Parts: sequence; structure tokens; C-alpha cells
Amino acid sequence: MTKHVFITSKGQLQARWKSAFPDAVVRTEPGGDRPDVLWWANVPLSSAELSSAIAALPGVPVVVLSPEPVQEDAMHAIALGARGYCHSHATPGMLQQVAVAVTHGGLWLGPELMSRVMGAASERLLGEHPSDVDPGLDLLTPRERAVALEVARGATNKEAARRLDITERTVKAHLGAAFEKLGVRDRLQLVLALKYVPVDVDHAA
Amino acid sequence: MTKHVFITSKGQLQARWKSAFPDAVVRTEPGGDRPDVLWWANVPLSSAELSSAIAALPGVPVVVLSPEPVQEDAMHAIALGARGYCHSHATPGMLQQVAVAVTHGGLWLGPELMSRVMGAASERLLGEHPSDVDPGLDLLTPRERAVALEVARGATNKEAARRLDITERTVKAHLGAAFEKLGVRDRLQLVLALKYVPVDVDHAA
DNA sequence: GCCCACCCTGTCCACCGGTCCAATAGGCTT
DNA sequence: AAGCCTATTGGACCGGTGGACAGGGTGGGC
Repeated sequence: MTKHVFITSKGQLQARWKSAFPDAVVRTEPGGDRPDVLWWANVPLSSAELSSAIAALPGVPVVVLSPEPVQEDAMHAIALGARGYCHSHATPGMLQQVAVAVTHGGLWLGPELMSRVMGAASERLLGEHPSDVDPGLDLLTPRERAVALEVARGATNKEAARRLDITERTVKAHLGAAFEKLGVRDRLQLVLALKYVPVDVDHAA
Repeated sequence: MTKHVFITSKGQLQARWKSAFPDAVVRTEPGGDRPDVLWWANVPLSSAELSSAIAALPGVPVVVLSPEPVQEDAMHAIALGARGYCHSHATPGMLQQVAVAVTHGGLWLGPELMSRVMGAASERLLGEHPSDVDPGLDLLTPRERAVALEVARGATNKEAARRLDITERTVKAHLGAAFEKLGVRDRLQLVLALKYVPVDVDHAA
């Protein structure tokens, strides 16, 4: 059975935690035994205390709970080795999700933070060389490509039609072909699929 | 029950995957239905295919499997939105661990990569942050931001509603508010406003 | 207390977007 | 000549989308 230990200076929200994990233990200091998940609700966030707590329990995932999530706090926590960062008012179900994720080796951050962290890490590690990502634009015919680029700039079908001097119907035809070739279902996903291409391409009428 | 779909160009290692997930399905293309986890064993790694596969299944965690893990490949996968990166020769037990972590909202990377990614993200986000924050996201309320991010991943209103556990109507409300605040007219331009800074609106007129 | 911002939901409706059914015409390969 | 790809357009269909009215609930500030 999974053992959960909550560290908190003030005794807040214990009811909610107990609801999520009936066997949870609430403490004011990370002493003694070895939990399966250590929930760090000790506000304000002290880097020193948190890092020593994490260091003292190698292999034990530590999740930081914050009453009002701040991305910068989250980044500090991650930098110190925390495996999760979550709203302390999260629902019991959410806490259970987090627990499952981190006890299985995962990092849990919440959608917004997660995408930000992943984006930042890629930027940092991939750096200047965006590498040769094949854009998929090569798969398209010239006309399909032109339409796709118009759409990727945020144009409606009607606007693209006017700019390319064709009917809206034709725009739809080319777009449909592009969807098919790129394996996407709508214009927004087409833009996402084209996102990773340097947009220096000029679109001449 | 969790449904696992493995995408692979050559049919390798299926026995091991079947061992981990007896109900797994192996395919050569990410077509049709909606799995709970999409395992991407399609080597060599094609950014376009992977990104469109990820975009086509918003909300479905995608885990990339590699016969010989390369950190750079892993970073590309992460940058494209994969929720995990793992050795394709991993034991069934390990794969199950990964599956559990990602299906519960986690990111699974393996200890070494994980610490590297987290370190890089911290450096990038804490170190020097020359206003690299999206200027638009700050204008939005937390809920509007969450909806906007779902939409920015290619989700429809309905899908965003399901993921955020609200009605489609509420998604529209938040989305409409986001449009208003960011001065855009539709979801596609919202995505452009969030991703790109240099938005030349010359053809909005 | 009242006001306000935020969050959530509802109905109605016009429009847009994507896909189905076609057709015509030019260029290219076989 | 036959066959295929590309480009172009038409009509019709229907679901997704966005705006325009609504409202109700909560929590914080004055």
C-alpha cells in the first residue's frame, strides 16, 4: 500500500488530503520513516528545507503543493528535484492522479506548466540548431502549399481565395487535399503541423 | 480498460509489447480510433509525422520508443509534445510504469533524461528570462488561459470541454473572452498570437 | 451590505469549415 | 490514345464556431 506523508507548517486542508488518501500522515517536519510520496505543503517555499528534504529521501518523489500556484515557485521546486507541483486545493481525484504519476516515475506539473517546461527545455537543449525538420510542405503541390501558407497566416478561406485570386470553393479543395496528405483534420492542426518550419517562405500572389 | 496502440514501421518487438499490454494493437499508421496511450515506435523519427500524430489526438499521451535512445531525439520528441521517451527494449514492467505515469498526466523520461530536462528548463526559465513570456497569456484569467492552451494544441471546443470537465458552452465563453482580450477573431489567430510575436496583420485590413 | 471579477451554463442564430457528390481542362507519362 | 495528376469550380450537406442575448453562483474589496 502506498504511504503518503504531508509536510505542512500550518495544519490546513488536511481533510481534503485525508479524503484523497485515507491513510495519509500529516507532519510539520519530514522526519523518520520513508514514505512513497512526500507532499510538501510547507509555505512559504524554503529552498533550503525543500532541497534537504529531497536529498534526505533519495528515490522518494516529492510533490510541492501551493495554495496559489506560481510558475516561478514551480520552477524552483523542479530545479531542486521535486517531481510534481500542484495546487493544494486540488480535488482528491486530482491528487490521486498526481500520486499515481509520480510513483511510477513520472513528472507531474499540470498542463500549462508542463508545456512551458517542455518548451523551455527543448529551447535550451536543442538551442540554435533547429535541425532539419522535414516540414511536410514538400508533400504538397505548389497550389496546395500556397493555400496552406495563407491559412497558416490566419486567413479565412474567403481571404485566401481573394489573395490567390481563386474561388473559395477551390481553396477548400486544396485545403482538403493538404489535410489528407498531412494526416490532419482541420486548419488549426495543419498550422500546428507546419509550425516547426522556418516561416521565411514568401507567398507571392 | 486502457487501450494501447503501437505505431511502428517494421513489426518489431510486438511480442514484448503484447506481454506488457495483452490488449495492445499494433499498426503502421496512427489512423482511426482514439487510444489511451499512443506508443510511437516509428523509426527513424519523423518530426512531421510525429507532430501531426500528436496534434491529431489532443489529450492522448504519446510515448516515443527508440531502439537506441538518443537524448537529442528525445528532446525533439518532447518539443513536439510527446509525453514520454523510452527504450523500446524496456521490460514489460517498465512499459507499464510508463503507461501509468503518462495516463495520469505525467511526463515520463527516465532518470537521466529527466534530470537533464528539468535542469535545462530551470536554467532557461529561472536563469535569464528576457521577457520570454507570452505577452498574451498574462492578459487572460487562469481559466481562459487553460482553454486557450487546449485550443492551441488543436483541440475542438468539445474536446477542450471534456478535458477541462466543463460544458462546451463554457469553453466558448472563455474562448470568446480570450479573443476579445487578445484582439483576434478566431481560434487560429489566437494560436498565432500566442506562438508568434511577429504577427504582421497586413492582410486583416 | 453592495459591487465586481471570475466561473459556469443556457438558447438562438448566422456564418464558416470540411466533406460528399460531381464536372472541365491542361500537362505528363506510358 | 489511354491513364494519371493537378488545378479549377459547382452544389449540397452538416457539424463546428462565434456572437448575442440570457442567466446563476462564488469570492474578494469597499
